[in-house]
Amino acid sequence: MPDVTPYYLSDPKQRIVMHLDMNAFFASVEQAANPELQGRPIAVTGSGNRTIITTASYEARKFGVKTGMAIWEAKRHCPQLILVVGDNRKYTYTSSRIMEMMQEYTPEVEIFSIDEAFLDVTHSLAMFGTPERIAHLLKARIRASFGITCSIGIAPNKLLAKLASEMQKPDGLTVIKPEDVGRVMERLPIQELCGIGKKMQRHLNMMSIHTCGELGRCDEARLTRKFGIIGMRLKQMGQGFDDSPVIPVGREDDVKSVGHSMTLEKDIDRREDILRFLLQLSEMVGRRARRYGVAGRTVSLYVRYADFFTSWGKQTTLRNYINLSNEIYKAALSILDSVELEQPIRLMGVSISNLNHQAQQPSLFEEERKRADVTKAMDEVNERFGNMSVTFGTLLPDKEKRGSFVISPAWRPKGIRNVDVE
DNA sequence: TCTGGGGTCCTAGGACCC
DNA sequence: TCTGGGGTCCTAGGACCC
Repeated sequence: MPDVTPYYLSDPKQRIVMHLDMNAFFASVEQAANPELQGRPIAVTGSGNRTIITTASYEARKFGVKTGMAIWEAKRHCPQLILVVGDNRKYTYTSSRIMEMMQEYTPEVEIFSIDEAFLDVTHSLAMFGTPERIAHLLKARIRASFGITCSIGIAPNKLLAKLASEMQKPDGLTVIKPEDVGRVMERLPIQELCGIGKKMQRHLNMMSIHTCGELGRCDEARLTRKFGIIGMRLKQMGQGFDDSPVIPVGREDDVKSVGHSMTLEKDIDRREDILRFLLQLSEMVGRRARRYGVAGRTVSLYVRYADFFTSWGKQTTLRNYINLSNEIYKAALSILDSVELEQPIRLMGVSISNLNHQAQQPSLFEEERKRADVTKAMDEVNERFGNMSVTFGTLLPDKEKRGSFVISPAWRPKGIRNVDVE
């Protein structure tokens, strides 16, 4: 009698994890919204003259256009490339709808980025049948509702599900069954695994480890000597083992830091300009922190010089938790003034960390309370009328020519990590 | 006309305390 | 006078992800 038990029911402890990756998400959304862009090489960029390619359509990828390329470089690969300045709200909206759709199949949906999610569908099979059926339903609904495709991987854990979703693009569906794991990993190049980047690949290659099979068989002590605590984890990854849970919406860890950085349209070296820029960044960070009721004790300043390659970051930790723009500015300025600037500034970033998530109560001291009230009123006006409609006087002249905003796939559709300005 | 912006985690070394 | 080891907090920097 042949064993007819489906792979996903053969072991009661077996999880069934799905990874869903929207194909060329930003570019696909733009193509779906504008028929003239369909079937053509397009790329979504930020605004401004120093922006980069955020997402290239598959038609553009054929020419070698890649995420992160400078515009001129992308144009060199593909002269007929159509550039589209990205519109966050469109992507955030679409992403949120899709994430909601996924939650109809399981409450265990982890939002990994604006265009990726993990689903633990182990307990959804009684209702929906097989994991493949859930995948087909999702793909069909996403295509019908938004005119875009996604690739889905199904596997016993997150590491393998993510790997599987990468295997067929665009519009793929790949299943890695538990009994196939060994065969799949044997010849798989280590750099295909999420978590092994360029440097780690180089280190492992120098140890004559090129495939996951080799990594999984490597002596654990050898890996631990070289890489410390993650040596153990590396071996497990090579074996395709991963017990990290799918962390559903609402049960994520608290955010650890909040920051903004911006490349300027033109390098600046006048102190007046630098301070105005610093205040702008502090205001952006402060406002986001206040909106989400967090305050931080550590303020960090990051500066990249005109030559692009030289940069530094410094931080300072205060006695109190702060989230007022002025206080963030003051701390950032004290860092700036502890440094002798060597070149004009290309990029600056401000962030707060060491966060306290119990929203800071307004101070009992009259003066501070008043300042907090003014801040709150400003925030409310800004919420209603858009970013920077009311702000510190010194910022006004710069309102029109701020740095180049680049939309980032790492943004979350909801919550504090959503950097949307409205 | 060069090359974005949002994060997380880990390590090393120093200061300081018991 | 000399010896020590553990712990925490902090800064700096690097690797990695989308």
